[in-house]
Amino acid sequence: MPTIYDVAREAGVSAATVSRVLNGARTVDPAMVARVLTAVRELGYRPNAVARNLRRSRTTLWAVIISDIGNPFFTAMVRGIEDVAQQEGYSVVLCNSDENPVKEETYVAAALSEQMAGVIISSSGSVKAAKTLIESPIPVVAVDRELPRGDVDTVVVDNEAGARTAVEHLRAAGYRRIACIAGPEGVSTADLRLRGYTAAVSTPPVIVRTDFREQGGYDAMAALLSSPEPPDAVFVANNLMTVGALRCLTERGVDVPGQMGLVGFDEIPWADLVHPSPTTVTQPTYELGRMAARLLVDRIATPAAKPATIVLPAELHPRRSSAR
Amino acid sequence: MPTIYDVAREAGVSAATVSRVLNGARTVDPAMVARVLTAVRELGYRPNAVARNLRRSRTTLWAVIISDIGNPFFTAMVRGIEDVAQQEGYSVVLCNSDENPVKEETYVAAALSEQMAGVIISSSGSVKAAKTLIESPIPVVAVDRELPRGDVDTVVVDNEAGARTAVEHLRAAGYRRIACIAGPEGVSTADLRLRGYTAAVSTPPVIVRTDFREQGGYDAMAALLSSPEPPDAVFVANNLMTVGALRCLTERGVDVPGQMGLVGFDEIPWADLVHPSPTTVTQPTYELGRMAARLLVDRIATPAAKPATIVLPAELHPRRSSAR
DNA sequence: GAGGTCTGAGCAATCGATTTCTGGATGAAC
DNA sequence: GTTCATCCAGAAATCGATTGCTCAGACCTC
Repeated sequence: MPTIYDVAREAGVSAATVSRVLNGARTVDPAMVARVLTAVRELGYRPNAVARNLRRSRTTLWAVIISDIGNPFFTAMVRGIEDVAQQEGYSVVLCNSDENPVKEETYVAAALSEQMAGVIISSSGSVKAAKTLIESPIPVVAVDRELPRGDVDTVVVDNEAGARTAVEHLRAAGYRRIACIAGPEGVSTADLRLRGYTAAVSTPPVIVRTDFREQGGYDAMAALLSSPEPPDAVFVANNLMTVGALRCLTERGVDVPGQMGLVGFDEIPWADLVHPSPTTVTQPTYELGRMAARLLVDRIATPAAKPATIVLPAELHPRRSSAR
Repeated sequence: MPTIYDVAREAGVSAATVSRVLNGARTVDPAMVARVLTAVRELGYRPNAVARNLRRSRTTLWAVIISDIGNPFFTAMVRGIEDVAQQEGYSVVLCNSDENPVKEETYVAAALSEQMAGVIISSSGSVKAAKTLIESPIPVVAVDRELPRGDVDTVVVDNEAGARTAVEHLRAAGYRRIACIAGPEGVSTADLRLRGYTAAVSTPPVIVRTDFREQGGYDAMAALLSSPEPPDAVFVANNLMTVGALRCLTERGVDVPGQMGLVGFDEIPWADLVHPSPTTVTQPTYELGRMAARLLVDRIATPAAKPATIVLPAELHPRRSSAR
């Protein structure tokens, strides 16, 4: 790969001049500009971004740390982030922590070592990763899930209100014994949705905590069905668990919504084609990502500003699964 | 952020020694090792990866360029790549080209500038991006889709055979006028699946070319339905288009599989819950990614070796949509 | 005890860009 | 004709790590 010195030699100028030409300084003679550009083209020169980053001590990469790349919720959010990043001249490095605190810590360490321009994180709950980030000079935005004990820019939906709406919807439809399949403790979305459920339910709460995955939802549903007094409806705290719960109900021939009502948090791709189609509380996913990216851009521009928290609304989409 | 010189001063040694301690050289006195490590801990020192990369002129990043981050097929593949990368000490930078050749070219340029250790690409058909990659010294692996005119390591499934199997399955079920909803020209998977269809169909082929997206599948299906002599079955060349086609059929009240048989290429998440559940030709997605990553590891180790092509089988999963 | 080997630490060069500083050439002003 | 400002290009320092080379001192061998 040719370097800036090769270009300089070819064009008969100094490396400094080449640099100035390529970075758009106007203090260069047009004739030289032409010679440099010709040399660049002829040699197929491509600036070494690593050297540039070292000298400038900043990069144009954002680390986006999410907890499950297989979850369409996150990929939709990433799209929102990417679109802003692209437009602002940043590239996005997607890091998949798999809900694993150790992986999350590794990615945070890498983002710092690589001098990334910023981090957008949907925390899987690692306090250590959060602490490292907060103590570092790197701009951070929390999205979807709050950063444990972190006073940073944050974009979330109103999880508690969304969960309350879901439960109230089930009650209005006539369901009485409403259970909750909840997410892992320490993850803010899981805890807040559970709180919303608890606040809205009229009978003693029935809660199964599991892990936000499809299999977890399946197992939780199975446990609820085989309990001595099964519920007549269930509020499921995320999309993948909702799919798992539905699969369990389908396999066991439980009539939804007749025998069992169901509302899930998060949208499910092609929910309208799924049978029975699930009522969901949906988030403005793309917008969540877009907002987070905007906050990061602002934070990079003015690092000292006071952290902002943006709360977006979640909306109920009634479908078959709760229509008794 | 402290540098290696701060650590050296704190520990009373030279920067070279600090570097050797941190990189595991065994030619350092244990007492000094201890002093250095203490200093590292006290200062919270974190090596600057940018400087290291410049000096070593290599990084530990892989660029993975895919064409649609919203397509579960790709995210499953990325998981396979990531697992190998993690294990081999690389990080994955995910780049979403959105089937847009210009974006694809931008990402390829960035990968080269950033001196990435390697590229795994599922080409959206840009000849220019392919040319740039091939002429560069960077190790490249093509996955899922062949690189246009590129003699590089490649991992694909047998798209032609998979398509033939799908059509033969429909014929065996008694369907006679079998149409094809195909992907964009110039994308290898689209072209090969179309060729498989053409080879296996007994009546004159009926082909609608569209763009591998859900809306494209919907529109293509609508066009087929309103043609003077609609088909009685359709082979759809990818998962998102299959969902679109199904949605169209459901909306218009077309009975599947009664009035219209359907087989789609690629798996669809929770296909068994979708109504009517689609027969699909599925690929070993995770394995595809894993293999590609393995090839990249080998290619980085021995750049001069002859490029390999791995072809994995695609398998038919019969479900409701083709069971007349 | 002299000469030779071995160990381990520091000096300094290096990666490839950016950017400050310096100085030569030119032109304007008096 | 001299002085001074202006403009532009090059020389050289710099970013923070790695690594080849050198050399001091410890240790061995005969």
